[in-house]
Amino acid sequence: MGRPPCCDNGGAGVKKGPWTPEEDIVLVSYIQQHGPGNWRSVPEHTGLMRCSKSCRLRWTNYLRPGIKRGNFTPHEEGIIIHLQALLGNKWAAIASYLPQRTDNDIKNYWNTHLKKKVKRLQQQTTHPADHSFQQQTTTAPNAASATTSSNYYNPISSSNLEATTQAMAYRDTTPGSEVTTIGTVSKLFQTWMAKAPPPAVAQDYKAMVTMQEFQQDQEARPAGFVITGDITSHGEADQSAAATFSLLENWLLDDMAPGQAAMDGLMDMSASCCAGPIMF
DNA sequence: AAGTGGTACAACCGCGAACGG
DNA sequence: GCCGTTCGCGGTTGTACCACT
Repeated sequence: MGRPPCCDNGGAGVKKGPWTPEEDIVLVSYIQQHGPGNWRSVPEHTGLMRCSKSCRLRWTNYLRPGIKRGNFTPHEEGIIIHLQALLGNKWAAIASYLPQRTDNDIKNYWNTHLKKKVKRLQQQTTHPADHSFQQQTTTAPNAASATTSSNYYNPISSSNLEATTQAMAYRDTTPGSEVTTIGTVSKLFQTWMAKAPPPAVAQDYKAMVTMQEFQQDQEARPAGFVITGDITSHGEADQSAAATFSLLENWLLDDMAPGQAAMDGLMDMSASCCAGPIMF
C-alpha cells in the first residue's frame, strides 16, 4: 500500500508557520458550527490555506477549550514523571491523566524541564552522598510555598522517589513487558498514589476512582464532546459550549493579553467542571 | 548596544493504526 | 481481504525570547 498523497508534501499554496489570530478565528468559527473532526474538509470549507493536519494540530494543541497553558504545578510534574516512568514516551496516554494539558505540552515540558530533573534525580539515587539536587529543589522559590499547599505533591520526596524509581526499574528491567494498557497503568498508578499520597490530600484518594469514571465517561462520548471537559455530564453542553466559544473568540480578538481575563474565565469553567477528576 | 548561547514552545514531519468502500 | 484515505501519535525542527558577556 503506497503512501497516500498528503497536502503537507509540496501542496501548492499551503501556508506553513505560525498561525495568525485571524486564522484562529476562522478555524474556531468553523469548528463552532460543525464540531471538530472531518479535518480534511476544514481547509476546503474555510478557505484557510492550511492543510488538514495543521488545522487539527492547531485545534488540539492550542485552540481547544479547557486547555491549561504553562506553569506546571509540582503536583502535575510528579504525575508526569511517574507516568513517564510507567508508560515511557506515551504522551497521549499521559495526557489522558491530565485533561487540561495537551500531549504536545507535556512532551515539550518533559523534554525541556523534567528530563533533566529526572536525570539529576537518578544520578542522586546512584550517588546518595550528593544532595545537590534535593537542596536545589527544596530551596526553589515555589517549592517552599508549595510544600504547604494542600494539593502539592513532591515527586522527589523519599517515599515518592522510591515509588518512582521502582516504576522505572519495573519498566527498565522488563523489556517487552512494558505497561501497555490504561487499566494496568491505573492499577500501578493507584498503587503509587496509595503508597505515596500527596500530603494533606490523602483523603482524596477516591478521586482516583473518579478519574477512572471520568475516563470511561470521556470514552463513551462522541469525540466532539470530549473537548469541553465534564460539562456534558451536567446537562449544560449547549449553553456552556456556546459560552466557551464566545470567550475563546473574545480572547482571540483581544489579541492575547487583554483577553487573558476571558481565557481565565475559560480556565475557570474548565477547572470547575473537571475539578473532581483532576484533583488527587 | 551588540553578539552569543540557552531555553521554551509552537508547529512540522513521517509513520502506523484505524476506518470505510 | 484489499486498497485508499484519514487521523493520531511521537520525534524533531524552527524561532522567538531572555540572560549573560
